[in-house]
Amino acid sequence: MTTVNYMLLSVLAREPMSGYDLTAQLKKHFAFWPISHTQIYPVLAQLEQQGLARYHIVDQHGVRPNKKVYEITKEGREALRQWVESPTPPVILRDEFFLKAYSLWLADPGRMMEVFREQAQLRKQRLELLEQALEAKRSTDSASPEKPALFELTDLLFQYLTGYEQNYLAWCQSALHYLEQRKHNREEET
Amino acid sequence: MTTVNYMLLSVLAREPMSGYDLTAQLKKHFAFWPISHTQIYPVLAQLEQQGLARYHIVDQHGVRPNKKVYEITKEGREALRQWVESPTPPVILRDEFFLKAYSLWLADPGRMMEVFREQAQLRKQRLELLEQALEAKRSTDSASPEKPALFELTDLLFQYLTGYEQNYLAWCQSALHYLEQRKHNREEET
DNA sequence: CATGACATGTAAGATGTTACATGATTGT
DNA sequence: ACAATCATGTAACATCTTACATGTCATG
Repeated sequence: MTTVNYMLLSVLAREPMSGYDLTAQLKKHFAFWPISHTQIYPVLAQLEQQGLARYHIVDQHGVRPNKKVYEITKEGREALRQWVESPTPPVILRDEFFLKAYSLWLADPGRMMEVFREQAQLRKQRLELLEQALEAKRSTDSASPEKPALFELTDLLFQYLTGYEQNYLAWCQSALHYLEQRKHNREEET
Repeated sequence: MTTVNYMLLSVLAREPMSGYDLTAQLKKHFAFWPISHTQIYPVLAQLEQQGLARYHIVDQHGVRPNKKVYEITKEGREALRQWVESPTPPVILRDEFFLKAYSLWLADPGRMMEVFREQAQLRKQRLELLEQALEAKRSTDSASPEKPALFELTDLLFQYLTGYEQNYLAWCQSALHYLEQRKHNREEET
């Protein structure tokens, strides 16, 4: 059982659906953990084999292609609960930009600063996207007032992601500030 | 050329060394991006084949096993510089704990809070480790006063990592706060 | 006498990505 | 006519992890 297996179970635990629907749902709810649809089908077969999910074929009478609608089993729900409660190994954040920072001394100072400015720009864009997404969510929520308790942690996720981007942005700006100072110092030396 | 390839070049650009030494250096400088030593040897062979690095064998006369000391070539340095200056795709932070948060409703409220408390504890530990590492670095720096400009971004990396952990911790605490409130509300209802 | 540092690899397996394959319907 | 949506998959390739393999020297 890999993380991807549990990811599918997480969605199926809320609502039965087909592999195709899962692709869309995962894209929506787990955008931070993208997977391709080609991964989904083998994983579904695995879940079925392990008795954690089952499917029935929905004949759409040729109007649409037939689909296999998967639902979680009691065993699947139990496996998911156990996973959720189990200790989580710390995330490894493989950040390519960090790696680059280590070798940035190879670039000339002007380009170096440009690189940081680009990265800062990227972070600002992401912050805007998050704000928009939060806005959109708020308006949907107020449109349908009654919500089950299941979804209430999403606001907190927004908080986290926003904090993450802000921290990244601050880091880029500190770096820029530092580089600018160094530039001034060097100019004075000559 | 994968990111791992550039990671090795990044280290070789500063100092020639063997695969074994690289293992240690990567562990030290790129702890946030762990790779195993079994990956290193094939990658070194690749770099050599592409003319980005070359090696010579250092015979240690049976005292120690002979080693292949790799050094970066002019082409390697150029490839590295180009990579460093190239735009970086946004990081994908595959955080398993987020995934779990989505299905935490399956657990009973008490266990749910415990899970968050554990995670908060983990973050506190990491913050302590960071502080210790920063302390250690500061004392080494003051011991050898002259440092080339190459290394000066590491302080900023510490700043980033600390911010990251603090943000994570804050998120856990918000979640706990929220869960506690909900608990009180439910107790009043009954 | 056992463990850890030094030193370099191969092989098998798991996982993830990209390309390919098929085919109907609906909207522009 | 062309692209997009619906719907499910296979195959090849790249990458990563874990286990295996070998051998010396220094230290406790």
